[in-house]
Amino acid sequence: MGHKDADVCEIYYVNEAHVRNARQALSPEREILSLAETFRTLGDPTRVRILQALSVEELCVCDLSKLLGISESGTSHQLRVLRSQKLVRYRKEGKMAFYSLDDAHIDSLMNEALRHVREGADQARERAERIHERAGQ
Amino acid sequence: MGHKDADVCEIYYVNEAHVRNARQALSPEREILSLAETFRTLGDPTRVRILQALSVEELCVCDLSKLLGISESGTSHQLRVLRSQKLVRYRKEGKMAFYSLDDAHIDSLMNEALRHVREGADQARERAERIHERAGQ
DNA sequence: CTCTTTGCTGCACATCTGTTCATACGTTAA
DNA sequence: TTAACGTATGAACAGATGTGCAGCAAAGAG
Repeated sequence: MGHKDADVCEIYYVNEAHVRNARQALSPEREILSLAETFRTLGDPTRVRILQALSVEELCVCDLSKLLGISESGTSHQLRVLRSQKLVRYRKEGKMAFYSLDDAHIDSLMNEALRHVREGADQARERAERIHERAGQ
Repeated sequence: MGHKDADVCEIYYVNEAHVRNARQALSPEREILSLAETFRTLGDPTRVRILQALSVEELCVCDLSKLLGISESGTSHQLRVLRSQKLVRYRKEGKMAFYSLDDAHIDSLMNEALRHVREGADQARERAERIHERAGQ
């Protein structure tokens, strides 16, 4: 079960130095929490769909609900979560509430993540192709 | 409770068009799911700390465990999650396993998100905490 | 060989999440 | 005023999530 206090890992000063270096690289606690909460908010397929949809044009709860295929209540709940992280903002016009992306970073974030995801998919496809080549011989 | 089939929202052709436009903007389903899963993986304070630490230099499970203040088992669990999303990779040297960031997008992703957070998500976090407090009671 | 060390994994459990249903709020029209 | 509509909120529940514990495998030390 790992190790106790006076241990090999702690004796080597280089590792201690590594830990200290890494610790200095960490953002302040509240930034870490904010970061994680922002990512967690993005970490839901429904909310990803909402943000991709809003990257084109503003939409009302009603339209989003149809697009997503979930209830308007559920849509409203998700929009509140996105609002709480300042990922979307809304504009009221009469009874309607039109939602849009809150700031420009969000689109770049999504695109950067999309690039990462696609890179993984590409690597997987290349691996699969190599396997098929070998299998074909 | 919203509205039924033949409804105002559907009668105005513009809204129908909006829904169609937005739907076309959506990534394929598998990409949406991959995106969400990647973000969800990033959406945990412990894993954010791991990635920030690894952005400086590679570290072993032992060092990370000390840095994070959690058990080595827990650290290993989290690293497995990060590996499954190709966010970190590892190199074995004897008994030790040295982990590092897997690709360059990850650092940009984190920095972009950090910029968003610093722009004023602190107030948002407080609001979210209030919501969670109320939800927890 | 046996013992230690380092990391990985299955299991369990408390907590959290996303959704729907029912209901309340604010706006517009009659 | 009353009624209808678009949206927001509260309650509740199935399902998922993060972490520690115990056990195991691999590699080196003795």
